[in-house]
Amino acid sequence: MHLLLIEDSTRLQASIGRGLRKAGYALDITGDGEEGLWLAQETQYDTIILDLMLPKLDGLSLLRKLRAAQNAVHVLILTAKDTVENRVNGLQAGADDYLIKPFAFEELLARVQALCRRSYQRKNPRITIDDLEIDTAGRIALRHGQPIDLTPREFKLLEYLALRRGQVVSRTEIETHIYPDAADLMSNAVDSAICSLRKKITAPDARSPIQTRRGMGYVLEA
Amino acid sequence: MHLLLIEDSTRLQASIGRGLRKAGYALDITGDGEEGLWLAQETQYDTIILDLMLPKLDGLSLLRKLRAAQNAVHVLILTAKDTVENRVNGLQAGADDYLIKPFAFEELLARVQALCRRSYQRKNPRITIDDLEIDTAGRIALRHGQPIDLTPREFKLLEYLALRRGQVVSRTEIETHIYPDAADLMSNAVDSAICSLRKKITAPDARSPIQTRRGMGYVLEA
DNA sequence: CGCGCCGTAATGCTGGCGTAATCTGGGAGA
DNA sequence: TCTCCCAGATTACGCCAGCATTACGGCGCG
Repeated sequence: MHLLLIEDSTRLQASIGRGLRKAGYALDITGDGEEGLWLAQETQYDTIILDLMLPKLDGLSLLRKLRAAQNAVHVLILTAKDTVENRVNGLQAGADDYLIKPFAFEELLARVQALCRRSYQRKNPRITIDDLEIDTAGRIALRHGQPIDLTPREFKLLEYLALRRGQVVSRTEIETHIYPDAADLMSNAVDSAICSLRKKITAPDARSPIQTRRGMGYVLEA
Repeated sequence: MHLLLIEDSTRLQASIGRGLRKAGYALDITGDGEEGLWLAQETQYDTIILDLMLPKLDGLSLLRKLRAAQNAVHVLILTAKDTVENRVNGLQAGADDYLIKPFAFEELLARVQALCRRSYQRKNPRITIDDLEIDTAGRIALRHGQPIDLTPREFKLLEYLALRRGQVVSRTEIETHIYPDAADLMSNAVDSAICSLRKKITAPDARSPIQTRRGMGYVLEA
């Protein structure tokens, strides 16, 4: 866990710094808003602890610049000015949390821990196979980052094959997973779907990533 | 945005409820911890506002059960007990934010907004897409800096699509996030809303930034 | 009381998809 | 090695679900 503390009071720098390092965090410290912004943009921190009263560049402006640059790092604001407007401003500028001076170090620690935990919570359910990406949440497939226009059924089929990539998937399995009603299909709907899917996901002059296992089913290459 | 308020004081229920609904949130309310837990597990809320003092099941236990069940919904705790231990306990039980009674409604609103943005990993309250700007804090949309006259529902819809831009959003998801009562809509209200929103945000002779994914839902271009 | 937001209904159209018919190729047996 | 046969590939087609759009009416708010 890599933290950045932007705080101009040397006393707070010392006490917070000691506590956080003792708690096992890697910590960078600066007392200067401009340097803080620069560090924040250069390094991928897990959480930034930001005092609002700073020389050169104040905390709120720093935060706004950071957010304007699409930086989504977690920011915990420290401030002595405990007014509603200030808190509302801070949160609307894109802060994740807010702590009012004076505070107990334990509370700072608890909040920092909560923010850091959050960093690693969300992972995107994305499957990559060669030049093919499948975003199961966004329900979209990409080749070389370019979206492929798949119909709902084609996407469902691709998703299912991708989830079982490297395994042979039988027609029956595909049927039951892709077609809601258990009624058997009277035709080669699966073949047909495979065919159209192949055409869409196969690069020109390339072997299709969907291979046929005669008499068994299909495999999506791992 | 779909919120849940778990609060036993009917006065607070009324005032918070009115404010949040006015701010454009779809809101469910319960005064009972057990029912709250049930609702929280049944529905996918964006944020839950949780009072700690509750009949049947207290807030901290509710929160712990929720987290034990791997539910990562954002939770904002309300409490009258302002001690460091309490705050630390709340955060360690898995709360995302903390508000001490009495509080100004604006502050609650700002925190709820921040948490909802966070649900979609957007720290910046302003979202820009081509010539379109969406100010989620100011609840206004602009094209080329010119304000677009959107009705509350249209804005809610646009905001939700913008928070999930690049992803396919299904009708059902839109329904539950935009329409307060979980009752299914008997008609094409969503289509209708999309249609009117499209007309307003699409520049003349331009392709609409809201694309249809037949059988899946809608996407706002990234 | 009037205005405007919004849910509902009706209608026409488009594109997805299942079906069927036809083509292709590979494997096994002689 | 040749040939037959069948599994799978591909193409064509028609039906209808799902969507866009417009119009209307109810209801809430000022």
